[in-house]
Amino acid sequence: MSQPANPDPAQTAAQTAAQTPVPAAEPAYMDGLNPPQREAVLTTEGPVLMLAGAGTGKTRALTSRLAHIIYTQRAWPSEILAVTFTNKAAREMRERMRSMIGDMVEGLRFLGTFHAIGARMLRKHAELAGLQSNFTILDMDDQLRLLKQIVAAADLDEKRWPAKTLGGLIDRWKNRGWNPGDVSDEEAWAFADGKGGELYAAYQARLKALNAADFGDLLLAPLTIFRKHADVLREYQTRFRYILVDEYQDTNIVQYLWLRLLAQGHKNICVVGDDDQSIYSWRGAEVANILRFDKDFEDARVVKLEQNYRSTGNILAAAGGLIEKNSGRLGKTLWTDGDAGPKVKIVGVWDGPEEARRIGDDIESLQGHGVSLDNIAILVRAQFQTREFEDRFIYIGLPYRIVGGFRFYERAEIRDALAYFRVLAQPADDLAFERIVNTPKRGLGEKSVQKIRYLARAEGIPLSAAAGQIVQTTDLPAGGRKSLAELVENFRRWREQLGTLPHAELARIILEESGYIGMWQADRSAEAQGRVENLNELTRAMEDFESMESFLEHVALVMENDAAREEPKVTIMTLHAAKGLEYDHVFLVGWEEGVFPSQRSLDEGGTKALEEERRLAYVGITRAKQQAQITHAANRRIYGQWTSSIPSRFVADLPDDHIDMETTMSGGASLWRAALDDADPFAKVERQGTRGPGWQRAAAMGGKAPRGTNQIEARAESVTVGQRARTDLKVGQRVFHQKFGNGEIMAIEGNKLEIEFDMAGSKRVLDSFVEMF
DNA sequence: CCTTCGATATTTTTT
DNA sequence: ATATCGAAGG
Repeated sequence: MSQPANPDPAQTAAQTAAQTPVPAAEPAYMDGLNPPQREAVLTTEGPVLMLAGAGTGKTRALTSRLAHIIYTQRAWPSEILAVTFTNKAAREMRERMRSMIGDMVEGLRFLGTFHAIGARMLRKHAELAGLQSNFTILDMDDQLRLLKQIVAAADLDEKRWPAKTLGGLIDRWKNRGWNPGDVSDEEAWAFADGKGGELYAAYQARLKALNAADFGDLLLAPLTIFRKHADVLREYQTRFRYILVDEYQDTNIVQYLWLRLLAQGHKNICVVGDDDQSIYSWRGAEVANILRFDKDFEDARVVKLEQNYRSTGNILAAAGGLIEKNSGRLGKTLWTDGDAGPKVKIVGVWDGPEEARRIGDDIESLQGHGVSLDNIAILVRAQFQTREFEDRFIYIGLPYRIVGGFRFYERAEIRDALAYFRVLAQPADDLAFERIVNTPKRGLGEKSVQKIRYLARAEGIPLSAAAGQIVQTTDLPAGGRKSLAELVENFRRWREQLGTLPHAELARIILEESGYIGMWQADRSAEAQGRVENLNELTRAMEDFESMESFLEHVALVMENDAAREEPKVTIMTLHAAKGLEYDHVFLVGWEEGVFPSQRSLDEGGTKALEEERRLAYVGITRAKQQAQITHAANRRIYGQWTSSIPSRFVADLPDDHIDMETTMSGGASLWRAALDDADPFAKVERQGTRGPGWQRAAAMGGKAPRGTNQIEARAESVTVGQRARTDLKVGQRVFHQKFGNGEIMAIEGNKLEIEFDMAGSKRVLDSFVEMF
């Protein structure tokens, strides 16, 4: 790590630039910044709140600011604390920095997620938290298993007091910065008649015994250390000359307290965020943190980034009109000097399948105009909505990718494999041991494990050690004893090989010799082959790491897979997952009361929840660069129940001048609208507020009057797709299905088939989804 | 000990 | 509708 050879010219240039614009003399990192962005870059001293709207070049300003601090020698890279929420954001920032400051990025040792940085601090001062520095980081799965044991040990009925609930509470307490002693009696009563606090304490004790920390601890433990050990706090306060926080609106209380302590040193804290994009309150984020930043930090400078470089004028105006309906905003208005572009299109359709059909057609037409599928996204409110599109896209053969759901390292087979490696690297990891002791099946059921556990407890040794002892006895039934002895011997041998073989090689041997990969290879179910591939992928990924330990650390904190993107695909994902991303064409689907805003938020959350939903809508619209289309369906199947619904209030919140309405329902707009009200329902709703009489009447009618007629027409249409006079199919016929493979028709019921698939078992599918040989 | 059946809940998700 | 989870049966 070295400083730039001659940083002085840069410094002079940057400083004069603040008063007199002399672009030619400026360092490269200032190129093309607009006035607020430069202000954000050049105001290095003191607290700064950078209010950065969607698409306003936030990352640009942020990285330039860091470059500026480094080039002007205000701080060494290692004296900068730069925190993000996700690994992805951290990685992106690191890469952008690399392109600006070259190899000096290596010096940015405190650029990372809150958790990664917290983990690092905790490893350094582990003894102050009662841990050893090589502690294990538990994920939710391990955490839950542990909590189940705690709940059981307290003699509680798991049914009445689910471990999951306790986990949620403990998380919440940790997010608020509470150690077990800080939980008020009142709060403790939230679980098991006041036992909440004790159980939290018991859980923490157990974690210490296991030399483990959960995610919450990675933040709370460092905070606790700072509070108790002034010298440690001082060390970090002195070290961090500049602090930078991304997505500040998403910070929770611990993160806030942690930052506030660290910032007391040099007081150079710059937080970046957008109150209008705060969508994570349900996991502890406090919008209040950003709203009162200027009160928390005296003389804070507020810089607003409002010039948008992403979207067209109509998109921005629509989004702006919508978010204006929220109260308590810091207030920002995005603008662009680019084109107005097409208006935001609102499309009303009859039902969910039609929505999918319609959007499939739209996408194919875009494709026909040369638009790459990579530039198209469908944004849903909830995961279940993806299914409709998946079905349709399989049918028409449109490539798609669904973001979210299970990530690579969360898959069962990967977690099992990792558990083997964890037992190897950390013999004291009881949770990992329990996970694999009977996977694959070794005839070691709950009773046998209980015996091992008992011995371990009595001797004060880890389970893996207890297993080694118990096989010397006759405590276990012969079969179980034999296979456990074999497992123990295997681990002994693997541990020996750990020093001699490359770790990825050893990993393959383990999966082979333990019989784990064989278990999946023998499995005839549809997904087994994918699991085997995932396991191979896992061992391949290990090759990129120096050791088994460093690989496991990576996995604990970075639970992502870098999915290879081969051919262009339409992206389907939730609105939450879309935050921070952008696409040329965005389809916002399911804008109906009860779907979006979600029923839950309508039922229990009050205004606050509704406003968060509205922010979510705002995030959705602002993802679009060129075109946004919103759809709402009159009927939708939810939890297997057909439900009729009315358009989302957010549709009514959009400013008329920037939207185009269309409805594809047979009978034209009139029927649908007549069902809602005599006049334009949206106009009325807007005038009367969200719950005026007109709205209620509409809601009560739920499209009843014309429903009969429409339904017939709709069915007529949907049958055209499904029916296609498939007289070609009969029971016993062999067919092929895109998703489930080959199978045999067992029964035919109208256009529905019952098929016994060779790999996927028995399924009911529409006849239109299968092909004959 | 392992498999099968019925009851149950079902926003959003990172680390 | 469906997936998941815990309890009863082989």
